[in-house]
Amino acid sequence: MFKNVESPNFPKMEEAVLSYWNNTKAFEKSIENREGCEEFVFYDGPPFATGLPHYGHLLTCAMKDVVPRYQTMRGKKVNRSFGWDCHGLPVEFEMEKELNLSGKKDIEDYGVDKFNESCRGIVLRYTAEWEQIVSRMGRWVDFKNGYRTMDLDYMESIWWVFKQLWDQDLIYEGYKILPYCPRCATPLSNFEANQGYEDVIDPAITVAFEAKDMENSYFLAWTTTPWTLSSNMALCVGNDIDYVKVKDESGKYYIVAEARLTDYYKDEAPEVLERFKGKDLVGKTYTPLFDYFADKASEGAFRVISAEFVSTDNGTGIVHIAPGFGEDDAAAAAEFNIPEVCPIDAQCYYTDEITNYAGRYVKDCDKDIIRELKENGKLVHRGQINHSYPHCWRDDSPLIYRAISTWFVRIDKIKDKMIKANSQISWNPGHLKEGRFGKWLENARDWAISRNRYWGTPLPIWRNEETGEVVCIGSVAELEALIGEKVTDIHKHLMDKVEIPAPSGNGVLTRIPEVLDCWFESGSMPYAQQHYPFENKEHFENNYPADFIAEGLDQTRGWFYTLTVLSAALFDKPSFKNVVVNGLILAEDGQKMSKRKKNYPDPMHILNNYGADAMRLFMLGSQVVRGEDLKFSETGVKDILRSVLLPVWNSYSFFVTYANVDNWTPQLGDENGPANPQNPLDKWILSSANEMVEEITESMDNYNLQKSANRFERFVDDLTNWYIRRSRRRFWKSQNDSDKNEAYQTLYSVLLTFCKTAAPFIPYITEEIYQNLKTDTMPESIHHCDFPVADQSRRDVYLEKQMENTMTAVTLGRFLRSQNSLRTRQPLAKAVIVAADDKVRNMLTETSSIIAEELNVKDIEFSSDEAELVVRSAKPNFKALGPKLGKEMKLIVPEIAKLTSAQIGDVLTGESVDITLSSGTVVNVTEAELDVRREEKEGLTVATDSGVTIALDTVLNEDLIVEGLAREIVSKIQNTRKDAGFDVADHIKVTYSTNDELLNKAFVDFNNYIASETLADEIINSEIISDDNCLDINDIACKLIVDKI
RNA sequence: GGGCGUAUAGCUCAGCUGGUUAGAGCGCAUCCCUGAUAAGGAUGAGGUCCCAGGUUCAAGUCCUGGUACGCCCA
Repeated sequence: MFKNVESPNFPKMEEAVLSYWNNTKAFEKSIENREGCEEFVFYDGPPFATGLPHYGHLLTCAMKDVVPRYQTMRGKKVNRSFGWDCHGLPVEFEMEKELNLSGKKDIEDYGVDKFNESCRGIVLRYTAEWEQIVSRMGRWVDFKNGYRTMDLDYMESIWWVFKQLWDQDLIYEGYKILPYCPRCATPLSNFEANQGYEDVIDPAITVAFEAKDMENSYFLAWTTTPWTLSSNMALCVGNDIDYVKVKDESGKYYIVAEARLTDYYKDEAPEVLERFKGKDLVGKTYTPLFDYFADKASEGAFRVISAEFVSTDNGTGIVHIAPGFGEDDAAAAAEFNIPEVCPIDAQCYYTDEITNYAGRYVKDCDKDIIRELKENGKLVHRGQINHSYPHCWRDDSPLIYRAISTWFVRIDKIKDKMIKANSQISWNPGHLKEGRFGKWLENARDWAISRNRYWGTPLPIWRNEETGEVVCIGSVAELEALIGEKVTDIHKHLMDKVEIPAPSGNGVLTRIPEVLDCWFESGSMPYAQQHYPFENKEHFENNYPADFIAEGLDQTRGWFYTLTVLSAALFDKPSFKNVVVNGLILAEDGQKMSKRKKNYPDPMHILNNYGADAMRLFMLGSQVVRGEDLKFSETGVKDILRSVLLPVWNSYSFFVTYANVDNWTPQLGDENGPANPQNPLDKWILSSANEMVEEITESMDNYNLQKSANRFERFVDDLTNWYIRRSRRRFWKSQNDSDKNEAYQTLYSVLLTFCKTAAPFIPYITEEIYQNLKTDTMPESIHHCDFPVADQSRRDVYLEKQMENTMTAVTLGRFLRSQNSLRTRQPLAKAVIVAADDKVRNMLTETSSIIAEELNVKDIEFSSDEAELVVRSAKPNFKALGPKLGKEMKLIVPEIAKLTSAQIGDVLTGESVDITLSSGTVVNVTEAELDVRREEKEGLTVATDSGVTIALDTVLNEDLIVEGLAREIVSKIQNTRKDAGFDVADHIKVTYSTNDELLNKAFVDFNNYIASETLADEIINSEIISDDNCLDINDIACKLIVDKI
């Protein structure tokens, strides 16, 4: 006996399955069972746990789960541990908020050791919630042996990675213009800066620089950062831009790009006194605005230079160059040997060099500087600009571009290796390989890996500032050996206190202050999670790179990139072979999900109402797993429930209900279905199941998750709307014959096959069904089963085509019924099926009983002669004729259209026809080269489609009408039974009364039929029924009572 | 400004290597069915496959150039 199936409550069922897994250690066993098998290597990108998971995380849960589950069922051993990204600014920022600190100075006053220890304490704050939600999503992943980037082993491997790069001379210290957050007092990566673009209003001023060798002449330059004027070192023009000298009302001569003139002189254009090409201006000198760095003139400052980036889109066409504060500026200045100054401190306050603004935050000085310029007559125009400007994504401070001392990884030296590594990666979607990621690699610049912060892995560099002696430490043991002490933690606050005696014997080395960018840490994950090379050396080397990773599109410049850089540098290999990249999950309105706008449902609401299976299948079947955006909608999840999960559950429930009634239990081998099924339906659904397995295997092997996830619906449709509906009576009938047994075997088998195939996608419902259907000899969990192997011997292409034609015939017949308002319960005398093609006609002859029953007709006649019912016309089969005819293809179209219905009939019987084209060519055309269309002749009850034509005899006689009534009676009794809540097996007594002769005849003539259909032991005609029990049967009044016996 | 992607029914999306009636689900309308089914089914209406060129016998599909939107970079 199977456990009785109740009406489903998916979320509740899932919770139960989840605890079953926990109690039986199902996940652990799924790995242990594959001990010794080939490994399938998966790397999990670590999230920050500073907040709770959102839809994006749930999506990756599904993606990161479905592939390992599939591979496990395919016989691989798939270890997977969860990782936590513990270091970095996000954590520090949380801690600052919590400790009410603001900026580096506060942290240092508070104490870096205390601060770091506090960080250590909060990183794992939400891990319990994460674990709960990730598990609830059905993801199997090892949390216990997960890695944490702050663990000593992990950090030691990072040091090892760093040392490898160091030894290859890939690490250098340099100055770069970087976006810098004054509050965090740290440079940001460019992609961090890009997360915080906001529209802001800034001053936009035009300033006059007095030219030295031209009398009373001034270069006009425009800037939106007046505070950088103090550090102006040059002016920059475009070589090919036209500049003019004009006389201003003030009496001064201004030099400005001609194209910008109208912006400054809106009313009337001043007279042009002189013209220059930009290149003619290069080399001219000018007087600095301020005196702070006047001595730099001797080093080449205060000259006009030129650069490509100068445009005439805004400003004056002359760009103020402050090499310490702009990337373009620095590059142009370097080219012309212009010196660089950067007179601000860590908090972006002016240093003493800027005498009258020293100690003030630079941006706060804009107004005063503008006022000073105005007083000195150097301010030409003062305006404002509303533009997009980067802000710190953490604290919203406007970023300042400035020269920063930073440690870099030299990318140019390893770029070829990176590109080569990428060529070995299979991307999904494929365009990323040569597209976004490939382009990013080609244009990659040196990677800034240091942060002037606290909570991170310290750069393992010790140095003597005076002698310049440097050592790079690659392991804890190395450090211990040098200092002669045990080391148990290598975080910054401890390492900063460690002094290393100089190997040269000349003084001591102290650590440089920076910590590593957390992207360097996550990029080291393949090595560090296994504490390579200090442990697991052989295992790692035998199982590198990973077979599979899955993350979001944003990781193109994040994890995908850092993994590739380090792997290329260390091993000259990619670090993963296959990657599936997901897009963004948006709210239903197409906007970003926003807590404030509440434009999306709480993920827990979805899980608690529809369950994780529905959510998983919805997301996995969407384009989001192909790197495109998904508008998340609750309706979409509900649709999955309706189109896949409920029908599957109902099929399962149907099976169990009847199997229990018949005491049918599976025998060994029944999971494979009947060896030689007699009923074509059984053969057909087994064939269909194998087709599904074959297609899903192929698409999963190609990492096409979307196609795989969407394939189930078609099978479920075959199963429910054709197989089960058609087979219902086979299960229901009273005799236990071999047909019934084969039906049970078949349904049992396809349910199991479906569950195994779908288990990686919808792990809960498939487990629940499996647990009830499995025999004692089968594995404990469905996830310990082997993935079904498509069995070609079970495929029957003829049968698939036959069922398709049968369905077409049925559909056409139903269409005719509805056209003629003939309800299906009304039997008809006959249908005529016409198919010119012998093969099609024979197919349909074999399934005529199905068609007769579906259409409720007494008889089906077959004919090959379409001529009476349809008019045929033909078009060329372009695919067949195109290659043969080439350019003459066009000529045959009108000729084929001229073929008569009769001529086409001849071709269909196997003859060929010669067609003469207007060019004179004669073409011999066969059936395969024609595309025959059929249209019903006017006024007939006929429908046609794909070579099958059907006509219904719609004439009703009394016998047919009475039988129709009998069917109505059965239907009404069944409904009454159901409404009364009787069990399927309850026997009943029917009492009726009617004044209608035909209806009464139906009760009498079809007494046995009605009785057996409804399990009625008695059908009694009696007058004593109250009017409350009056029913309407085909517009005939009838009193009816149904009692349980 | 550059790169990448997307554009197909009212909405959400399929459409493999080019082949002539472009599909599905939802929604809408009409109807049917109901002892597996918080249902199910059928039929219908609804499309210049973003635009313009080109290649080809043949373009939703390939090429070029636009437009709109998204993401990334500057």
